[in-house]
Amino acid sequence: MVSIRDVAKRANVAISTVSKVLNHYPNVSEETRRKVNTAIAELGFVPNSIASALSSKKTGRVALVLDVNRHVQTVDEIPMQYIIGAINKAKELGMDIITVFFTMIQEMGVEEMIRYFQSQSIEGLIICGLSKQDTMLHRLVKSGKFKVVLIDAPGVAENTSSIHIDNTKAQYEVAKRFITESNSKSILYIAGKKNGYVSEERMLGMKQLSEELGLTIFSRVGNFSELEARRITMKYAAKKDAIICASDLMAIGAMKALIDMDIYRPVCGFDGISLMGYAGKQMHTVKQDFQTIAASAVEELARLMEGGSGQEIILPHKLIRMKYLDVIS
Amino acid sequence: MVSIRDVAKRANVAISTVSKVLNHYPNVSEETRRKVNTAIAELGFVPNSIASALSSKKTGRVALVLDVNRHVQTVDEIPMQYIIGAINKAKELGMDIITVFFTMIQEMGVEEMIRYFQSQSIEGLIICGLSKQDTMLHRLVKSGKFKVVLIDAPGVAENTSSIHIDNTKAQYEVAKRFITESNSKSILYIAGKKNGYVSEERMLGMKQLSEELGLTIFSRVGNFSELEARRITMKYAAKKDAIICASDLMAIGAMKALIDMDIYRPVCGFDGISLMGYAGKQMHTVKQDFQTIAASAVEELARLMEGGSGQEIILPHKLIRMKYLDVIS
DNA sequence: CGTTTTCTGGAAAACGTTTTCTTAATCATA
DNA sequence: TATGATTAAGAAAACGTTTTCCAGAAAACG
Repeated sequence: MVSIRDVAKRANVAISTVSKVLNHYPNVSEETRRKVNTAIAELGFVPNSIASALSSKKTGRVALVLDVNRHVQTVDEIPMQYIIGAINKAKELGMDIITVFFTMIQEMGVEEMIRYFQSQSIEGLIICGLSKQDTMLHRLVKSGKFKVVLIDAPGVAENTSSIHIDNTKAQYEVAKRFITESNSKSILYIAGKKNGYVSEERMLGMKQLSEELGLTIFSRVGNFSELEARRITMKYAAKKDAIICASDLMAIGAMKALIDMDIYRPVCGFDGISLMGYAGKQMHTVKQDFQTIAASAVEELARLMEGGSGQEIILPHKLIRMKYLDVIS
Repeated sequence: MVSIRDVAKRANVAISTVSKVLNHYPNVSEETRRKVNTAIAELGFVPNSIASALSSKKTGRVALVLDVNRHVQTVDEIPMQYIIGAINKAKELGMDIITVFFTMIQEMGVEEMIRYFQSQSIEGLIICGLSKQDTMLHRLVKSGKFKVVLIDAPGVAENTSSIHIDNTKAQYEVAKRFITESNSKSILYIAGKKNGYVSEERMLGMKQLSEELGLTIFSRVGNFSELEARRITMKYAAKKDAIICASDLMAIGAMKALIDMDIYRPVCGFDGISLMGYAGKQMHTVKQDFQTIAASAVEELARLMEGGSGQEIILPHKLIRMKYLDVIS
């Protein structure tokens, strides 16, 4: 393997000079810079990131922690969108993304988690969909051992930022538009998780709307489960005008149930996953750009790692109607 | 950061002794081992993988190269399944998976690719869905600079193994069962890519079956595109009894088209992705276990990296009928 | 009892960078 | 012209491991 040493020899300069050229230090003369660069080209030198990381104590390694259910709901495309967004941005910034699943760390105590990430030389974490019940992960974040960006969970500190859309507003807006257009009077709302951060925010949006419109909204917790949404729909939909769900996946479960029950009710979703295009002619939903969200998370983490301090970032959403043909073309 | 040095001091042994304990070397007495281990525990020492990698020249880093655009549609769950399978196995074996997308390297020449992977200190590659046209990647594999496992592409060499199911047999079997059950006489076969490895194998399965059954099979290339399958279906399905597709995604495109045309034809797919459960009451398809495939690829790569030589691995498939309720529960 | 073998554990040289000092040389200033 | 300021480049000490080689002690052997 050709090293910085060989380059130095060939260019007739010191090792440190080569390093300075490599890292774009200012005080290197144009001539030396040229000499070094031609030597690099001639030798086909590639800097060794491992050695660089050891010496500089900066690995640029970031863990993307995902809540992936290995067996249930494999059609959920959101994690993949996060991965794509994060990896592309990381490449741009010269960072490395190590993907980690909740299942891999859920049995660990805080100490073990810290050891795990430290042994991987990880400097920062992007945690997606942290819920209130994840005590250990919360403590890990609070430990201050890592810089953290939370997607879809609150929490701002010296070492922690938070990124999400305005869930309350989005739920309010999409529901308002949906109710107005479908002219519905009685609504079944299939909420997310009890005690879930985004679930509560979305629920709040529904509350605000119900007060504004003077509607009472009948709601049940669907736990973001397609199957549970199906059950709830089977049980309650007949007596309601329309169904609003806190996620597209639940909306699809509801839609499928309605088809099986052979009754029609308009359904409104949340997220804008492409599977929603398969559910009905055109489905009202909130479109979140998960790739952009993840990319912003990586950028924000880079900022934290350079000494910036935590902040809350609210990204925009869109109200859309999803159609099959739009999705596949 | 507490280092091996601190451990050595605390345990009153030499640095090298601690290292030997860490790496389970044989010639360390039970007593010293204990001393070192308690020191490690007391200090909360975590070995630094970067330093270890630099010194031992083994990084354990593997790139998982994915064609996320193989199917343009974002509902394609296959890459995610590969990621899950690979990462879980990698954790088990103490390796690191770096996910890389075709899009990130498709413009590069061979030299640049080599530099890219080398600069990331990557020792091995798992390439999914390499096609014949990917000249640069083929050359990269042939360069011998990395150990490689190819998923769904042939190629065995000193540094290369290949993993896939028996596509010919699988296509033959599922089509035979489907044709027999549906008692179809005239078949529309929507094939994969022209010159695609698995596409050709599956096509061969269809040829064998058509000879055996004395059926002529009308086939068109769908390029694994849902939209293209839709077009082909719209154009030809009316005159045929049944449709067989070289992928589930195309089967879904066909199914959707049939619904829009308001005619019924049985459809048969290939892959066993869960989206297939959404397409019809129960869909014939070949189930590939992508997680297991990826896990085997990681294992195989580990074997190659330890000096084993390349081989071809054929994994089993299953014939199934996919149902919505099975998928979501 | 002397000699050879086996077993433990330590010393020290890598591994390929970054970074902090120094030093020498050039430049501007009065 | 002497003085200080600025600039460019080199020397060398880290960073935290692994690994090779060596020494001493204990065990085995004749």
